[in-house]
Amino acid sequence: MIEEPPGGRRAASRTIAELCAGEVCEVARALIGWVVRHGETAGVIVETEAYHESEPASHAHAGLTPRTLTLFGPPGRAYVYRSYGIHAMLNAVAEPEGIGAGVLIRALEPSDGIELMMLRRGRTGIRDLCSGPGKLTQALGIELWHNGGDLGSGPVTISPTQEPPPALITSRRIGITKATELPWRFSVSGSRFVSRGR
DNA sequence: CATGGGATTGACT
DNA sequence: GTCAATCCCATGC
Repeated sequence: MIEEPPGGRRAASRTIAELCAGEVCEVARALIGWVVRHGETAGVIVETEAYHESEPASHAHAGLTPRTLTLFGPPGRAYVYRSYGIHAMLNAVAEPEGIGAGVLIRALEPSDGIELMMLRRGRTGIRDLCSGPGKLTQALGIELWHNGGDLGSGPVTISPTQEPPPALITSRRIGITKATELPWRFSVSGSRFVSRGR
């Protein structure tokens, strides 16, 4: 686990499409502090993971298939897939078109529409609303049909904030069995809203 | 066409 | 700590 002070990343001044065109780990780091919104519900990203076609944990490692079509498409779109037959997972497609890469949004600090999120989640604890990739999609009402949508124009959007980038922790990705050694997980140092590790 | 495996969560021991 | 739920899709015959 590596901890680093804030300031190393450029302030929020790019569109989501411009940001996502970059190298996937840089995108994953830069997305911390941006806001995911769907309708009246929104939250600040506090945890991400990078996935790239060059390593076997990525869906894109299998190459261009019906499932990975979005991942190989233009950057700045939503890649949404079903996990364990139950949960929807939200990714931001990264790197130029033709390269399969994406950033998994793993946790949010809830900001707007908290009552609706509690309703959708069936629980009242703020910390339990968006502290996991399956939890946040349920809280924001993000479903499979959002796959391929433009994250700049909605219905699901990711947009920058004025806040300075927070201190980051870099660690290994969670819940995978391949390429577990890569330090491609990024989270806000000290945040109470990150998902629980294994 | 049949099979098997998850980028997880919540309930339970 | 253990474990089941449940469905999309990649793979292989």
